[in-house]
Amino acid sequence: MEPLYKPHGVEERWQRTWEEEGLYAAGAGARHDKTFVICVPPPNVTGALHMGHALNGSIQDLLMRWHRMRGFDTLWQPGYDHAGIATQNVVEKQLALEGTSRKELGREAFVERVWEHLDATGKTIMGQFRRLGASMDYGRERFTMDDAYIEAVMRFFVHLWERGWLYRANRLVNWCPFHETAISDLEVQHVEVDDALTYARYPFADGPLADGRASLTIATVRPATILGDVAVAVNPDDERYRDAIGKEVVAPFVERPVPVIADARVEKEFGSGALKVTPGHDAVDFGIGADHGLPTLTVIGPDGRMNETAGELAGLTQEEADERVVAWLTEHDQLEKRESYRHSVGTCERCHTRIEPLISLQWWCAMEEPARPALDALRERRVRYHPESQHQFAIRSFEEIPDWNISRQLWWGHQQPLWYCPDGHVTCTWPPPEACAECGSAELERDPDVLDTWFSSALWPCATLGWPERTPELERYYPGNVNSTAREIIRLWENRMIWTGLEVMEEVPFTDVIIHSTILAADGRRMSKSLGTGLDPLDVIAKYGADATRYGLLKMSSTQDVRFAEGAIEEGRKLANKLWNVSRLLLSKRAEPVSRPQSLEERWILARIDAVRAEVEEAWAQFDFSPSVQVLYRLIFDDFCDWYAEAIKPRLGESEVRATALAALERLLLLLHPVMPHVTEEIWSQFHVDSPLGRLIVAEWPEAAGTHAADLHAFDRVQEAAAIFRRSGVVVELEDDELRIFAAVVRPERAKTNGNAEAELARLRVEVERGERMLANEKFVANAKPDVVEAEREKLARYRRELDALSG
RNA sequence: GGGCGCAUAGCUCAGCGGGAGAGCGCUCGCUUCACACGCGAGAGGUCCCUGGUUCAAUCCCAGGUGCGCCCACCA
Repeated sequence: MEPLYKPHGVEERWQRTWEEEGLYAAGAGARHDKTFVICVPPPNVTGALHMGHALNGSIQDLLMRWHRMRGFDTLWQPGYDHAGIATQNVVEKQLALEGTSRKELGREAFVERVWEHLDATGKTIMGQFRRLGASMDYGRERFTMDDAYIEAVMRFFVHLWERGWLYRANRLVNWCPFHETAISDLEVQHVEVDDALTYARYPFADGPLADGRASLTIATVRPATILGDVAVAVNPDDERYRDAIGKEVVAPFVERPVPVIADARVEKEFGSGALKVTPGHDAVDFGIGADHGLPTLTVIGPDGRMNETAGELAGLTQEEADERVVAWLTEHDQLEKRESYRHSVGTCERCHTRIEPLISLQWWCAMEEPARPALDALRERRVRYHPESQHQFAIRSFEEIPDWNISRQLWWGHQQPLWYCPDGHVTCTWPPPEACAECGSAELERDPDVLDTWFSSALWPCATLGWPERTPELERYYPGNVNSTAREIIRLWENRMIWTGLEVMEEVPFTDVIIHSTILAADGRRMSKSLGTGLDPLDVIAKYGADATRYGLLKMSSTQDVRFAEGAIEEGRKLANKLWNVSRLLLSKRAEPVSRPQSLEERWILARIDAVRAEVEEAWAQFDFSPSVQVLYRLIFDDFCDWYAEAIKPRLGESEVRATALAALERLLLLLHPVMPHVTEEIWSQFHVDSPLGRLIVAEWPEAAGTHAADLHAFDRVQEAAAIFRRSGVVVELEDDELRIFAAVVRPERAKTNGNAEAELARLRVEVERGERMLANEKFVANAKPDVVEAEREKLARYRRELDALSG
């Protein structure tokens, strides 16, 4: 047989088998009544697997398999998010390529078109999760646009209405001119851009000031918005402009006189220290305008172009309008200067169009009251974020929570259950009303807006289990246990699930939230398709196998941000190959029966595996994965293969030796299975061939083998002796059993015997000296932990023994 | 501007009060019959800087410096 483990074919075969045998299904192999539920972050319905999904899938699958093997009734339910703006964006781009647009199609045809698109190309990511080996219950797939799910969204909206938390208000919102919708602050992406900062002179309306100054200079990056100016503001403490406050200046181009006002929000140091106030198109200015009772002029329309208020500039793009205004300034000698200026501007995270702050009528959900029970839950740690720093962040996010703009002027999504009668009364009921709740008018028109995508996502843990119906699934699997996700959606999703869960179920949806690391590209930049820094996990799986990919990703899961290291994946591939090869060794020999008690190396490896199992399970219980996979690597490579397997190799023909070796291997496979399910199952199946119950995925973890710590110490001594021998050619005193292992592994006939005994002597002398110095230190003996002191004594004694043996 | 985090071997990262570690890369020696995608031996580190706490600091504290990410209304 080829001495190289090839994951391809093997992995796909097991993935099919597990699923066909029903082993991914909820409750498969459950041996007791406790449940373990992971609430999956539903990927976008149009999405493809990226590195974050692969890492998160590896983490969740490790937890699922671990609990399933421990007899829990597990549920890991997959599904998709309709991803309102993202999906609409994809389809609109496609329409643009075809030379048409959603407006030409009309709403109904457009939504139909979205469904067609999803039927053709959507919902592909679950196939990719399968390839990773993720043991989700694929038969229970849910979608936020399923009829039952829509029902849940509508009922929840009405619930919020009845609670009195929903209201409509005209506010400045982030407007995406491409999608022509409001988006939330959280959907705005700030990017650095190079712009020009234009310094324009605004002449005083009543002639020069007493000191002779005829104008006041402002700085702006958007000259076109001068058309919407209603004032010029200066800082009240700014000496330069004290005399100007209360006077009027004339806004250029429109030649409109506007007052000079004082406001502390103006930065003295920026630009000229004077700010043109344009409440219709800037959030700061909106605040200033409101506080000073100024009017609001809107000169830019929902499409991002200048509107009719802009007079002769109406219909122009902002860039064109900027040019016209700058030309006017030049012509009238009111352009002081233009300088290059780098700053950050908001863009739509989906289409990267520059965000336009616009006044707009939107629906909002008041957040202070709904957030309160969730805040308590976090403070009382009924939900815990891991790591702790993210828990603190989640708490702060609830403490200062702005109201939530829930309406979107999109077509793809959940249309709000709001109806207006001709008299302007609002009716909010579900199922849809027959007549206006206030005046009884039957002439009702439904609000055209849809809900923010995250509105439906917030209901994911209970809606996927059937809420608002009290289904058996909801009774059994709510509340769940774990949710795992990326840092950036703590506010968008995690926190919202917590308050909605408390609101409709009166219980938190899960107890632990894992915030996993962000995997950066190898050069430290963010992984992103548009930057060309993305790396497709499916390519990695194709090259190294799913097991190796999972291993590598788990190894990279420790810090907040980690650069992708192919070496970690390679390490996983090596581990799979090593395990596969050592199993070939153990399974290849024919055994003759020889009855005898367990030898030292046998007791040692069983004790080692038990010790590592305790360590690894402890780490997993705390959602700490990276160190555990390295511990497993060391156990398999160093302990099992390099020491144990080498030590027993000469006696593998004895059936007792082989039986113990297979028992030890079996324990290794169990322990490694949650990390590398395929290769472990492949090996396992070679000696558990029968029923589905023989499958490792649902196998039972055995009790500890019950060997002693003394065996660990005895073996340590063999390893140290071997190290000394390899350096110096000298064997220090060993018992019979120990000497046999030493001979089997080190094979003196082949080892170098011209080593450097002098160097070894020198090293030991330094160690002995150090130990003597520490133990002579009274403060150390008095203050250090007793076991630390004891360990020092033991080390000193051992070094003295070795020194004697070598020099004697 | 605010928050979080990082700085340890050439690279990617563990360790986090008492002897500096792993993988990859590098050097040397090994066809040893599970694995040469292997085995063994080795080279390579003021554990970012400066102070402080301590009998003892890579580890704890303070302040620098340099990075990364998230959040935020300097036009």
